[in-house]
Amino acid sequence: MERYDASVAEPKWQKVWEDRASFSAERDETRPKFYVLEMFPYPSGKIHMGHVRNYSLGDVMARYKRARGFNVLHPMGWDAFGMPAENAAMQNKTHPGKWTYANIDAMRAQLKAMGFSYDWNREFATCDPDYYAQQQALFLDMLEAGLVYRKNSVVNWDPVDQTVLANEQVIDGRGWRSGALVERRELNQWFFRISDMAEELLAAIDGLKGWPDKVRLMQANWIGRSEGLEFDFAIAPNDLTDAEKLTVYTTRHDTLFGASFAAVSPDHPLAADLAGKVPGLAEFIAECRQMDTTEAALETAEKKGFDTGIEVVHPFDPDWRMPVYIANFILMDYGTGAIFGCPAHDQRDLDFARKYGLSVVPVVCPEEQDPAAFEIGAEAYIGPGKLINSAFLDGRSIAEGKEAVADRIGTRKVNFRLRDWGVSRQRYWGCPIPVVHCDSCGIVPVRKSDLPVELPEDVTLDAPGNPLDRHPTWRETICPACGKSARRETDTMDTFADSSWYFARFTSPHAKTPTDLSDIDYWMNVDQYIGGVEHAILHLLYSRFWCRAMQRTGHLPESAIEPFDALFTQGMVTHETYCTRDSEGRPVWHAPDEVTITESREAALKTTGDAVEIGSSTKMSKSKRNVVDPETIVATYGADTARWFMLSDSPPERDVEWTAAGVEGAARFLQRVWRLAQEIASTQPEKPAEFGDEAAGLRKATHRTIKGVGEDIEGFTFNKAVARLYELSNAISKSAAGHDDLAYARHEAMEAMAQLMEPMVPHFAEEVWKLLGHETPLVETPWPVADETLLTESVLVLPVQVNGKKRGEISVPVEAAKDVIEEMALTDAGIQRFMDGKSPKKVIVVPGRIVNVVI
RNA sequence: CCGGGCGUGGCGGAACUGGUAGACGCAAGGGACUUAAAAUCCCUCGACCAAAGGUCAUGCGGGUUCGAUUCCCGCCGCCCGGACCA
Repeated sequence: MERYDASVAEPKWQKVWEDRASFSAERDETRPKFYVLEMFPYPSGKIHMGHVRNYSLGDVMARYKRARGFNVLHPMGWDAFGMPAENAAMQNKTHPGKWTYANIDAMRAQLKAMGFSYDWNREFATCDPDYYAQQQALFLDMLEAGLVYRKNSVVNWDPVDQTVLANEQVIDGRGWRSGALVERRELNQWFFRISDMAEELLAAIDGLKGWPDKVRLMQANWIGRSEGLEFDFAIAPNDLTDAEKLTVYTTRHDTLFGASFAAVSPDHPLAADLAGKVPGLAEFIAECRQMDTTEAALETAEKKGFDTGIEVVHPFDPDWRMPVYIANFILMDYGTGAIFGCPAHDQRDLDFARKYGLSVVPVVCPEEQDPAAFEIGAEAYIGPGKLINSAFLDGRSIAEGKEAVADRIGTRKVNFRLRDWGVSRQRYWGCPIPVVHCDSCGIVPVRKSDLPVELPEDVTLDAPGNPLDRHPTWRETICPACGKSARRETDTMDTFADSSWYFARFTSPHAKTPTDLSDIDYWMNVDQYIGGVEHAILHLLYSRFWCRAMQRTGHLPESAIEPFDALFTQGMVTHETYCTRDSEGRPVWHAPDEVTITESREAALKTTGDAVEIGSSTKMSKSKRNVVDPETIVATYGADTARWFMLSDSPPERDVEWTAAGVEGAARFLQRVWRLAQEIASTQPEKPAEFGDEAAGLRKATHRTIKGVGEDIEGFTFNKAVARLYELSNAISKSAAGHDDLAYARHEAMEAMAQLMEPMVPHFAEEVWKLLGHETPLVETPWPVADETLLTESVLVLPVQVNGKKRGEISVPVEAAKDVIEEMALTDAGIQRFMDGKSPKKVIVVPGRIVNVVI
């Protein structure tokens, strides 16, 4: 017998599919559509195992749905703008575009070698002028619709990459790419008004039924809605400022009688007003601005305040004055940038009050506590209770107290944690923001007929700052409004913008407008979106915002404001780590192919034979060097083996550990099925009139598998589908070839194997299918249908318990009545042994499940 | 600190709405074939006691139930997300 040779079969079938245009998606109103999309990759140069997993999962869905008769849209493209291209260009003295497109070519070839069923006709890269021209058109429409604006803001400045970072791109106080400590700077920046949509982005989460609860919750927390009260403190007359009031925001207005101070942000106008007049204040504010904003630092950071000397008046007691502090922990961009402090019921306020000797008066007393004896120690009380020491509020609940206060003063207000999305980047390799700055007219949008505003080819990247800014001529242009000379905007857009609408563009990638509404109408929404959970917040939230913006500007219908009907977040690919130690005991990491491991799990370096520590399995990463290159695996075993292993064992949402043994096992299984297939293909049996028990048993197994695999694919439990296919192959192996009825049943089973394996190992399945005598490729063959009559059993084996412990089994006809089953259980000799001659107190018969005898 | 999730053999994991715990795979051990190896095939494989057969077992402790991996309460451990948001 021949071994299955993936290196021959895989390119062959890839060519067949390409020649037959098997995956090109055309609109067809007569068929239901299915749009399956995996998050498109950044063209770093090589695919990695994370891609292999992500795209294998998507391909199972795409191929399965195609076989089920859906008109499947399964596109692929490139998230191609971004800093790595600039960094690589600097290193290699090349152009970011050249580098990017070369990477795309390499990765496209790798994806094609994996046999993924993409419609390559729809491919685009976000750095294609055709794509970003449309993005610029969208930007202009959003600008006109008031969804984009410009403002001065304190930004996170990455000193290494010399660019602005979104809050979300700051991780542990460091730039998400450079790892450099982020500084605060004030710049004039472009913003998307995402916060205007906070309420509806939050409300619509309820409707995202096909999304994991975890992601929905993360989004809700990110948007962070809170209901509170905005009200004014009168500022007591003083010599320092003309300001008459201080507006604060609170969610605990019930504790207003526990207030002991007010505090404002160092960035607050009042702080600026007082800075020159109060000695030492300007220095204090400068100090706050320099403060380390890392999370770790914030956690331990000292609460610092500066007493301004001015006072505010309590709204319910004109004689009650409170000091006003500038405090380092007040954020200018949340609420009003000013608060009142109630130390008894807020830990941060308590710490502050203790430090500056301010009074701590409890105003909420827990039930079953004597109010007279209730005191606050080191911890603020934030639990429920009744209001005390609070004049007209005494005796009320927290909720009643809030109502009573809000009825008398201020305005009820909802605040969100979500801030507007700053999209300006001082970078070259991004989508240029299509406006010009004119001395006479101000900011003027570029005319749509002049799009795209194309990136210049000749740039110098080897200097800090924005290459567009220092380009000798690119900035110079003519004002579209007045015709005088003007300057182009040199900011480019955050690359998250590029990925916020690419899924819509895939429906009509060559249209002369951003979208073609008739294509959108047919193809949107994405029925199944698949990607890593690391994009659970930003990319998905931005996409949801962008779709709403596109709807308001006429580029999407109302029905498409939620782009992804279903979302699946897959786990990571992990691998063991290997390290030796340097002279100081620090780990030195080694790649898997540099290490040999004995059967007793002892590892050594191939080169020197030095002992190697085997570490825990973590996400494949360059830093730990625990990466396995898909290209090596494909060259050694073939794409199908890699795909099969990815889908076996681990549920898709969990991490999967890549192991050499596991890959071997996957390869072995394919060879086993191939041997069976060759054995079976040697005969072409007719369907017999009758089947013996063994043949009938095998047929039942086949049809149960057909049903089960379909359910498992629909439910994204591909590991279970794989297990069922192992079971079926075992059943085929065990069945002896011989009589005609068995030969037929085996043939039928093997055909089902090929069909059911096709979404996972398509080349292999095609080869088996052909071997079995089929001329039409599997990819054009409908999904098999389970014969319902073969799914039902006439006799069931029911477990019988005595007092909840399994003591035996009985075989009963499926249609047996409860009392018959009970009778059979009680008269079963094995069961009677456990009944000690007693008569049962109770017998529970669950039809089709179990019998429990209680004695 | 806040929010969420998870905890099952040596390992990855099954177990439908509360109904036979450990499917399937990996690893391991034994055997067959072979001059030998590879490949392949067969058997064993949670722990303990044992002759049949039983006892214990799903992180720990309780509870509900005829019956709990599954539901409830309290611990312990791990993972993820968020975090000066008033």
